[in-house]
Amino acid sequence: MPKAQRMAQMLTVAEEIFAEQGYLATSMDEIAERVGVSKPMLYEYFGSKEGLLIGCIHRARTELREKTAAAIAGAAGPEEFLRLGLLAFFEFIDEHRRSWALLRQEAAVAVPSAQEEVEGIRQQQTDMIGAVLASFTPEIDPLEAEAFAEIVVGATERLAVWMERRPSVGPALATDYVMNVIWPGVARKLPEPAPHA
Amino acid sequence: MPKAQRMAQMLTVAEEIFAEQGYLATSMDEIAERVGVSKPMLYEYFGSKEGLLIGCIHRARTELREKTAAAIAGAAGPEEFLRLGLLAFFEFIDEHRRSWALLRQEAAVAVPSAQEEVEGIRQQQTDMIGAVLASFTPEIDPLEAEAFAEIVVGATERLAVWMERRPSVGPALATDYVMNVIWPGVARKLPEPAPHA
DNA sequence: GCAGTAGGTTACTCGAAGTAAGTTACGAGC
DNA sequence: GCTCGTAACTTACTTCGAGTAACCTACTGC
Repeated sequence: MPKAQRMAQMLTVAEEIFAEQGYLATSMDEIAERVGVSKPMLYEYFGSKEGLLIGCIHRARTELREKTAAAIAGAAGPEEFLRLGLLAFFEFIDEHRRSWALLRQEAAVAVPSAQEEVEGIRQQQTDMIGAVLASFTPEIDPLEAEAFAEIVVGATERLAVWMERRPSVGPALATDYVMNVIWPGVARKLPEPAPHA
Repeated sequence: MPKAQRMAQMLTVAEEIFAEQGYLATSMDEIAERVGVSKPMLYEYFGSKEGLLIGCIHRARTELREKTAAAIAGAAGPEEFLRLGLLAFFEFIDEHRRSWALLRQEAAVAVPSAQEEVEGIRQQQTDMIGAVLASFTPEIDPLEAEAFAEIVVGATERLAVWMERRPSVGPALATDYVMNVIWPGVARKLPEPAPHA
């Protein structure tokens, strides 16, 4: 099997087993066996167990970025922008419970580079939110804009975990909840009182 | 040395080394050596490496609960309650950067029981917030109250991480930022328009 | 002064990460 | 239609750290 294809397969299997049993409880031999290949192949392609984990996170991160970018492309104002971004995020989580569990639970593992990779995902999001906020309210204190972006990301992430425990809550409702809490605080900062829906 | 005292010392040392190097990169031999005792003593008192980690988290959790309870004891209304609770949390983080790093980064490790212990801390907080919200706005949708509590906890946690990267931001300012974003959204749910400061 | 126990140690086992060295499959060039 | 090179793969190790069995020691109450 060609390298690229084999790597993708390894990531898929690893993601599944990591999510199932946890990073620590999973052995490379087990992953290798389920892939149908021997352990040194994993090391050939990913260097280490940690490298394999990072590969999983990285793939999810890329996918999330692409979906979010597509979703917000046509947003007209800050409210719609925020709403569409949040919705894209919650939908991604909803479709990828496995990878999401991996990101939140396993990846925060002591492994420093995996930590960085996860922080990279958050950075993607805070940057995006910070940028849109700054572009719509140019006179805002940059530090406060940054804090705001962090708050939104934290709130969203936490609500995503909560959503998993609450089957009746889907992406749309989760988005509403976050917007309900957060939007009034932002609207006050906008130049004109924002004629929101 | 008596058992209780030795255990406390072990927790202190373990917390420090875990926070420094990460859970995975730390060996029990190393902790034992730095405590000045042999490895089986750690197993005698904590059962496993995971047990030691859980001990660290549990101690921090207890301390946080006590400090928060003391801080909010005299709160007059929902706004003051929230503000004092947030402030107590950020002050705790500020004083315990080490344990906080441990909680956020290491404890989320694949180890399921450590995961539960950390979730317990969040549960403490969401319960508290949910309870106060329900008591002040009895007619609120319970699901929405729950979502709100999760949002506040997520936002707060994330902002605490951010605060560590931003030395100029202290507990007071962090509290302000969170309140600025969150309070307007809550105030709308209250029976009367809340004459906030 | 002896018994029981709290607090401690040395010296192992065992499992899993990581590696060295070698093997097979297979397309390109003659 | 053979052979050279390389991509894909394996077997058989080493090493390191979690966890344990078995043994030691000093103090306290009687």
